[in-house]
Amino acid sequence: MNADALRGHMDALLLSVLEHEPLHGYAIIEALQVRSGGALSVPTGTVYPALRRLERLGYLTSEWATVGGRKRRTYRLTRAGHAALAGERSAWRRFTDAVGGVLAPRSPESPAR
Amino acid sequence: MNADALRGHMDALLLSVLEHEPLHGYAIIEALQVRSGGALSVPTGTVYPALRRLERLGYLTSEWATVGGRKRRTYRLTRAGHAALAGERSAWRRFTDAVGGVLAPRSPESPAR
DNA sequence: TGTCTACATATAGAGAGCCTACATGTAGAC
DNA sequence: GTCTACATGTAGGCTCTCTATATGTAGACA
Repeated sequence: MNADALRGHMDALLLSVLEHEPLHGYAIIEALQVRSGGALSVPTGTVYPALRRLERLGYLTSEWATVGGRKRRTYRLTRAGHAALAGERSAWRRFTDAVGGVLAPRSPESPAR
Repeated sequence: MNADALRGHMDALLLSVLEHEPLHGYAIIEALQVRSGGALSVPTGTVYPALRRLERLGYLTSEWATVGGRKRRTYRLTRAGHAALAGERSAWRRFTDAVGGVLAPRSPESPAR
């Protein structure tokens, strides 16, 4: 997966895995990998700053917990985060429709119609 | 359309509109707009440098023409450009599958399966 | 005891590409 | 004479993602 391709879609991805359950960063990375069928391996240097940005925007809240002697920062969607996710989903549809419409192969003799 | 979303997909877009016919920059911008159903308005400051980059990569060749007193630089796909387009198309499918798989809404009680 | 792997978070710095804004010029309509 | 459409191009900035690195705990294994 080309790194640049994810640009601008990371927010949607993060918001989406947090939709129904709060998770900490490390678990988010694993969830992303599982849900994408192994296609998405997002590095920690991408996820942690992105989560903080999303929190700064008011889409997430976080709190520390200690589990098995290890500290975790667990993130949870805010009401604004749920709204943002809905927006991201419809933006994703518009985006794929637009790009897909251009990329779709067409025969030379029947242009667009 | 959020600007960042296009990041990394511009090459595919440009290659695709040039697949069956050579076009000049201005016409490419119009074609992108038409084919995307009006969703894509790519500014000249994005397209012209991108076309040059693609030419530098060997995916396009260009030649100047004068039509109606106006100068145009017309771009055409090379053999390598056709191959690159095929690669971009399959990358696009993998990308949408991966992100789509994560974004797809799921009910809280039936996770992934 | 020491080492390795998995778990867990974080930051600095670099790189790339897309955008805004601006510059330049022709042709045709009004 | 002015305005819009046509047409190309560059400089500079911005933002996000990545690589690399740092730090530390827990548990397995030898």
